[in-house]
Amino acid sequence: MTGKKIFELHADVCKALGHPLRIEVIDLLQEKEFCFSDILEVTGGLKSNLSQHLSVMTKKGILKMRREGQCNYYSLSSKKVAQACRLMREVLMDSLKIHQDLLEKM
Amino acid sequence: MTGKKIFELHADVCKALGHPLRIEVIDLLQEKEFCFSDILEVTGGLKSNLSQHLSVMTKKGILKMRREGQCNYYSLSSKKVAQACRLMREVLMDSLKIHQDLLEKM
DNA sequence: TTAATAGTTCATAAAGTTATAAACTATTAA
DNA sequence: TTAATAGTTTATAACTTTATGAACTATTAA
Repeated sequence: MTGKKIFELHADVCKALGHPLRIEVIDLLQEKEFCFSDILEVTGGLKSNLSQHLSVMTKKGILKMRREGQCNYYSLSSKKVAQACRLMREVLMDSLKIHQDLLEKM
Repeated sequence: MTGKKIFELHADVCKALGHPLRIEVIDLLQEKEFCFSDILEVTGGLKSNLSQHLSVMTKKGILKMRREGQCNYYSLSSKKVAQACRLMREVLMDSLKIHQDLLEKM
């Protein structure tokens, strides 16, 4: 892996976490797989939009998909995704807390 | 935290990981703080560009900054950032491995 | 006080991402 | 064979992000 190429690939995978709908999907898939239409029911919105976001995450190696009959089942590619996502949620919460504490001191 | 707002904030923090230069900076800051000009020396590019990226990460709560004399020192806001970033790197490596194995089978 | 150092901020053009709707494909059911 | 279900793909307009260079600010040194 030469020079900065690794940073590009790494950023590309991280980029797949950077959208509210995609975070919502990762949250939903923490424990078990869901099929497309069940995910759509939870998240709402257009099916074409969800399909595109799922496709991005699958291509980047964040999700796995398996087809069963007419249904496409999506799941996290590994527990690492769930764990990384939880850590970033904690980073957010810590930062909201710090911000709130600053406000209270005024 | 009402409805989908949490997903937006969470995605916003994750988005701060989604750029090659920002990944490179997070990599550099794993063990210790660095000042702006040392980061610039490692990453290369324009100072204005680096400054903007550092500013984004600081605003999103990923980095901390402290000023000492003429120098601005940057560090990770917490070990959680380093850990999340490492996990995502592993997700990348696993996915590259799977891709490579598929190629070899052909 | 003047100049140098160490950055930040601003304006903007180029590139990339997202939401929407329509068209398409694959599988199952009638 | 025809229709229904379950999605995917494609085109595109609106929006967001990024890189660049110039202008600016704050601190230290001469």
